[in-house]
Amino acid sequence: MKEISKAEFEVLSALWEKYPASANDLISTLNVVKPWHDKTVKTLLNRLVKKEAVGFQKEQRKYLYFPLIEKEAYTQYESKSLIERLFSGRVSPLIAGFAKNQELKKEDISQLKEIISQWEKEND
Amino acid sequence: MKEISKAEFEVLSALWEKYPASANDLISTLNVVKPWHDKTVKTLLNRLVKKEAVGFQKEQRKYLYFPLIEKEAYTQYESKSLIERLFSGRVSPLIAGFAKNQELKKEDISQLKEIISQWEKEND
DNA sequence: GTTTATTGATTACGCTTGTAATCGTTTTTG
DNA sequence: CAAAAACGATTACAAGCGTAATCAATAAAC
Repeated sequence: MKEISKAEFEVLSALWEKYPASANDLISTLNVVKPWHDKTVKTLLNRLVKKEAVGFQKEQRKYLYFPLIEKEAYTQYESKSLIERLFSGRVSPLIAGFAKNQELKKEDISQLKEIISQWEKEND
Repeated sequence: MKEISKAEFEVLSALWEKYPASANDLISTLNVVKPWHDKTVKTLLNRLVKKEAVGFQKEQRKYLYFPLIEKEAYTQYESKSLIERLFSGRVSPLIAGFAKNQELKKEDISQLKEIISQWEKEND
């Protein structure tokens, strides 16, 4: 999987939210959060296509774009590589850092508990 | 905090491991894992200095380098921004992804439990 | 039907990054 | 001391990135 840049990632994210989508759909969607010129969005789309992260289908003269890589696969890949680089592959130091900075909400805690008990159910 | 590139990060990591360190110290240390030319390492050091991520002290003609940003601050910053981008700021989806891919070892689980019980001690 | 607007493709351009080579100076070595 | 080696500083250079503008072809509007 080729590297996706940050700007490209924004476009890809918008696509994950709703696809297929025309360039204009994406431009409007993104415009809510990103003050990007439409030409910019199109450039990013092209780059994503070149990287085979996004595909399209000709609909007359317009294109309808859709993601070629799944959100889950990508986020998993990215988070794994960050945890590899920063924490030698272990997740707990990351969580510990969040805890230390009071970034854990009780909702996070209950979800973590859920994940743990699920894990224990499967791995005993 | 200015952006640190991946290659720069390697150098900074080596510095965190042991500082102060001369350019040559770093070159040897890094050489174990990275097949970098010594000129490359020096360039990276210069860039880190320019970004104010690394400082140095003249020791006669040689420089002794030391980190100006702390490992913990940096890793915290990086992981927070990744979790912001990928998971809207919540940590549990990340952990859930790891769980799903069988990337959680029992050691991770016990450490997570520890973090949780610590959190609960402090936040009730 | 000719002008105008739209749309994707191509080109642009300054900045960063990876990966060094060269320059100028000082220290070492023979 | 003269030549070579070692340092940091400066320069290099192609690829990637952010951010568009221009081009060419087609569709819409008058």
